[in-house]
Amino acid sequence: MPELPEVEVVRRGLDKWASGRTVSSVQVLHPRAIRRHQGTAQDFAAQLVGRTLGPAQRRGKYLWLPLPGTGSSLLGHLGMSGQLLIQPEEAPEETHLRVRVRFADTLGTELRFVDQRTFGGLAVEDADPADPDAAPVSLAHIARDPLDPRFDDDAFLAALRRRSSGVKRALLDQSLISGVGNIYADEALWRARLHYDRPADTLRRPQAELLLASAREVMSAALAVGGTSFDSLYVNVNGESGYFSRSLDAYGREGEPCNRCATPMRRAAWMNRSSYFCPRCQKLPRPRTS
DNA sequence: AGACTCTCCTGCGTGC
DNA sequence: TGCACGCAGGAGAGTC
Repeated sequence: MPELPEVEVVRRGLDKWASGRTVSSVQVLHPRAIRRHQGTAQDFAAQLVGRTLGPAQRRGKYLWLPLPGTGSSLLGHLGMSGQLLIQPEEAPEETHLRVRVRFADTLGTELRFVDQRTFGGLAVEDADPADPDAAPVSLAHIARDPLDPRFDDDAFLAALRRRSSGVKRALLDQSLISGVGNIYADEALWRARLHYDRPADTLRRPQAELLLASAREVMSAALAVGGTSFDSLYVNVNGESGYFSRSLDAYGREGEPCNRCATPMRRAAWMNRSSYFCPRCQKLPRPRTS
């Protein structure tokens, strides 16, 4: 389940192994892999062939590579199970290989988009002409992520504290803050000792600050660990066996002792998924009755 | 606008 | 052993 740290590792891999190379051919093996693209698979391929990939960019969980001279960018999202791999051209096809991109050079490697559950996808999109990084237009509503130097702490904290919904729902709202998914949301909430369903507009400013700092810490720590393993030819993205999984304090720890107070952790059904929390450290304050 | 739900998808683990 | 089902969950679409 790639979230911001995993996607950043992929971005670095793409920047190292794909940027600067010129596309020679594109093969779309599954139409759903390009469903965001406004056009056919043939059109997707035609917009890439002959183009040179620019430096890899990221916002939240989205990745893109500008296509210099075209006003457009190659956009990617890994969804739940997507991988972007650099593989030798002769390597056997992965079971869920969806898109193959070959290059007009002699490196002998190609870019592959592999995605079991097809929640992810690629597209060529117009870039925002005002954005120096050529961000695709459809990312206009995606907020900056907390590791972005241009993330506005004050604006985020104020917006968060205006939301009436639960604080976890707000954390997962990519228009408020991007890059946070179910795993790191639970981790940040555990660190900040906040219940996932705590109405965001009941947070005091220091609590909101602690939550943001916690999200930054946990994602930075995960990135630091994940960043060590992409030295190979592979653009590493294996969300399932994430390198950080041994360090999780909340996610997936139902029944195990809280790493702070030893109370058994709980799992609650929440929004068609799960929330893991410590029932002692992360209490829901009694709602005020009016 | 904000809050909220539904839907997309496949493989794996579980229970009968 | 086989089959049905729950679960994993990002995010766009749609409703109110």
